[in-house]
Amino acid sequence: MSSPAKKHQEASLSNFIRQIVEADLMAGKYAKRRWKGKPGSVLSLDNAPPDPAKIRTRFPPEPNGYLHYGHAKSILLNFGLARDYGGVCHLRFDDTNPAKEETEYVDSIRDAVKWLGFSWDDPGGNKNEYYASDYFEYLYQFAEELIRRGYAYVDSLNAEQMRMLRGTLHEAGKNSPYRERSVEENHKLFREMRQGKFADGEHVLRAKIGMASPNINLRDPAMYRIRHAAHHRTGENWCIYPTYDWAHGVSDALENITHSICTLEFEDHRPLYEWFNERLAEDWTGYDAVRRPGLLQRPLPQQIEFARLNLTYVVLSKRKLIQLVEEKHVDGWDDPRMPTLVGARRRGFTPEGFRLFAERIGVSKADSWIEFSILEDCMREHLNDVAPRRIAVLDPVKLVIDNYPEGKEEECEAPNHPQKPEWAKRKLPFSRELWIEREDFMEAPSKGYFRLFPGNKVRLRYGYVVECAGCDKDAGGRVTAVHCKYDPGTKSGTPGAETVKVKGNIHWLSAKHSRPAEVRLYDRLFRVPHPGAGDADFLKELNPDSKKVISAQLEPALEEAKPEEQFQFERHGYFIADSVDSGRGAPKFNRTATLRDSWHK
RNA sequence: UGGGGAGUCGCCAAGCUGGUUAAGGCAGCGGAUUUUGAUUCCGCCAUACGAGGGUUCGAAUCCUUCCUCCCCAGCCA
Repeated sequence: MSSPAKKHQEASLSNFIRQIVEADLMAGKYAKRRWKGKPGSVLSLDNAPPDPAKIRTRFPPEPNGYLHYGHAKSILLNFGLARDYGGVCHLRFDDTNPAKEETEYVDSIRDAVKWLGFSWDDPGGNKNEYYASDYFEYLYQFAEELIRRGYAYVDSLNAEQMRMLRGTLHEAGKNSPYRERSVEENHKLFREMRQGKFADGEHVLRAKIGMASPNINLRDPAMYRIRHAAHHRTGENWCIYPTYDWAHGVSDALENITHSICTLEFEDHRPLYEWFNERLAEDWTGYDAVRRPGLLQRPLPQQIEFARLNLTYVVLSKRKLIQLVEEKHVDGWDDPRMPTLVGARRRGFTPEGFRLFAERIGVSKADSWIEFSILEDCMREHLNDVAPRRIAVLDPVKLVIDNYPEGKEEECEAPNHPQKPEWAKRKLPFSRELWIEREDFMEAPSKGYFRLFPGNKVRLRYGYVVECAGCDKDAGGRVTAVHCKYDPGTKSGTPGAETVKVKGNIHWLSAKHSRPAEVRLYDRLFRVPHPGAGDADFLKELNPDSKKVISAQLEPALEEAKPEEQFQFERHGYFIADSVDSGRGAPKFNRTATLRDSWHK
């Protein structure tokens, strides 16, 4: 790699999170942490060896839906940081709400992370796949400890009453009448909550912080709510479930997470994140004068927030994605037009492309909108390098070579990649009647057009130079066939082939040898850069032409394409054999992206 | 109007412990190569860092006032 290129690559890698990590590493901030091979409180760490991971990050999805482009940014960030700094990234399912989570999503999330090229196994053999629900017992015990220390209480207000007392953005809240219950009573009620003695919503465990805090998240936030519901992993074992704020920081601490990276909307929660962990980590001397040690290992994990991904012409909000699927505006979660990772995969987007994308867009705290074309460009860049070239005629019209003998056939040779001669060539049959693109002929050419029009010469790519003689039309004036004469001395690869210079160069397929196949042409799902912005109904901004199903003509070699095999159809773009609908020997193709086109636009 | 954040080229984004001409990418514009109007390559592309004051020999970087945008009042995450 040349030095300027290398230099800019290094520079582009710099971001504020990497700076924090590097500073922490330099200072040896986390060097003394112990790790016994699995998550746990400080009590089980006494004889544990030092943590071999220099840093620990985590990707913490809630298993309540499919991952999308935005999650890809987070995955690349968290796993990338761990990879680059000698650390480990955990896959943690944030499953604290039994009503919304399902095992089906757990599997799909695992697949997506693997597909992007990451593993959560560490060199020491630990799997590092964790669940917030694994910590329910810890969380319960810790909550009892906070009650003991006077930091939590059971409130018996209902949700409505709690909201009334919470105050507003401008006014302080008021204390609940239950705020001063005794430690004993809190313990008793909390245990009874766990035992299932109460109905949903009857009580809630709250942190005792302060109803006058200017930060609303600190106004005695809920830690536990009663939910008589089956959990996808713990089944009926629990009827009280911890909230995100209570569970998340504790989970991070138990897992030795050093850098807990989340999105900007959690900035307001950071004081709470730190409050819980700090309370748990500090030593405490009770009324019995017995000094009890902190429960969490220091240094505590630090939460760092970055701006979530916004992409033009794309919606990423879960609510909107669900609506698109449920109201059948798309063909399911894995519709190639969906911004889900399963959709991306079916579309032909690649992990390498996403990696390029993540590098290119960077990480910062500025709310920004990335142009969708950047994502497409990244996919093109990777695909250009790895996709073999093939010929497909998407909108076929006949080209008849009037002076080519009827019944004659010969072979032409086409390279599988123009910049990679080592990929060799393949044979392309040639005959008198060919398919060419309808748009490669114009009876009355527009300015600058240099393809087929009467009197003009073009090269049939990898074949002969032909001169256009005219066309046949039906009663409606539609062109039914184009006629031409070929020059026998101009066959590609033969001596003298270059004597006739032409500007136009079009692809073609022998009509007798090609096969029709279904090809889906996908385009952006929305017609506007910011769907749903302002008062707009995002559904009214759907692009009616986001999917076109056509019957195209394909070259023979394409018949053997296996599901998920990717190609560049020359002069058109990148296509992938559909993983769901392709039959044996009968692939159907999805267009991943077009080629750049400096002529049409 | 409370609290928390953010504003550097059309889109991203370095730089922000003050120091010659403000990285880089994408887009755009020129040109070269090219049997993909693709790719590749070369060149151009912010006297300017939301605005105004101030400190300083010197500020995108420090201070100050103001403006704009985003987030927060779930027993969601």
